[in-house]
Amino acid sequence: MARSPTSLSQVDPVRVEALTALDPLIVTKLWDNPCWLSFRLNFVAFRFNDPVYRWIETRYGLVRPDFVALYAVGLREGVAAKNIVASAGLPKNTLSRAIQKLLQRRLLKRESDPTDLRSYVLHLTPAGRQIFDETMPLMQQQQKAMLACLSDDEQRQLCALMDKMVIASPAWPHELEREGTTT
Amino acid sequence: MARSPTSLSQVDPVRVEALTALDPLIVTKLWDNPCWLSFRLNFVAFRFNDPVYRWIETRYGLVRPDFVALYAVGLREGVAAKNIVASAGLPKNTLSRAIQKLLQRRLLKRESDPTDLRSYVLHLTPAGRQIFDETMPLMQQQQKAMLACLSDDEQRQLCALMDKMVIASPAWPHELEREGTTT
DNA sequence: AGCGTCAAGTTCCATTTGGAACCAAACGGG
DNA sequence: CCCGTTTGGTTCCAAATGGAACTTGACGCT
Repeated sequence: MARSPTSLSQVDPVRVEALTALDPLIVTKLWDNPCWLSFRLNFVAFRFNDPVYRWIETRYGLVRPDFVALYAVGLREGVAAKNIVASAGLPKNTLSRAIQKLLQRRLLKRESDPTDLRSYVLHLTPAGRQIFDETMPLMQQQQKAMLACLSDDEQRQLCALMDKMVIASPAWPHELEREGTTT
Repeated sequence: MARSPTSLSQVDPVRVEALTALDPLIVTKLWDNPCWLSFRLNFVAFRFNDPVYRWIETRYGLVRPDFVALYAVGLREGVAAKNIVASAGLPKNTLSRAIQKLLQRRLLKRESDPTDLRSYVLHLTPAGRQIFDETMPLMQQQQKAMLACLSDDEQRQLCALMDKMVIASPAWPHELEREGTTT
């Protein structure tokens, strides 16, 4: 994995067109950057997240943490706030507020978990389910648009590679440079 | 691209171990989710960003937008704020503040662009360059750790697939559902 | 049972964020 | 060459954010 992992020497016309459509700094970040992985990940993720969350916000008045919570419950009824926190990378007070808001707006209901009285079991109300159901196809549509540049086979490859990474993820360092006070 | 694109039927021991190491909701989000792409992207990206930005903040007192700006200039001397905005997905006032802070801390210097008097050309000072040089290997180390689960060949594949997507990205919709008021 | 530690969720409050208004310079016609 | 529009960057301020403290319940241990 040297500097520019994907050779720039290919003079693919599609390529040069894209390179002029993008800000020169984006081009640098994505192709002339030893850390290609994170920037490509962030870039592609952003191009998904940004339109999706903007749409949800203008459409339902739900801001990102709100929707994260709603979506999580939609995907898996009966989760608790702690699960959403663990899965979302958001601080727990932010999620707490998001859940309050969803409760107030009757998109979510909750009852205390009999096995742990500190905790609550969350469910979507019909109204919440409706938002979930309306949003899902749009997200899928965006995903499809983004994957359209790949063949079915390539899509499967990408899926499998990401899969491998996620599986390996528990072993990745959570802290940098805990390696003692080496020189 | 049906529901669970990667079959769960594989009873790979590494797999089940990972599945128990991760919160059940994470497992759902990543494998039992029609929108696998965005969640895997966000997940993997987060596992890179989070330790890196935490380390930078505690080490240098630079918060994410600050470092985004510094890194951008380090990668490409002479950029302007507008380029960083275009490349970062952060609002321009946030970047403006970040740049102010870096100027104050003498990590960045700038001079007005003779070709456009509203704009400034940014450069790293030696102190700024030093931070950049110190951080880069750490980021690369993290990237390497994350890619370690893939063979060299798979790494190249991943790189190539992401490359294709980025190239195609200018064609992706920036807005959802601009498709008229169709039923 | 009684006590120290931990974990789920909430609350507090200082800080950060980001939309919108703003200023000044560029661009684009007529 | 002047005026309406756009663009790079900054400022304002209301709102969101997130660390830390807090409350209440769980879990060990003795």
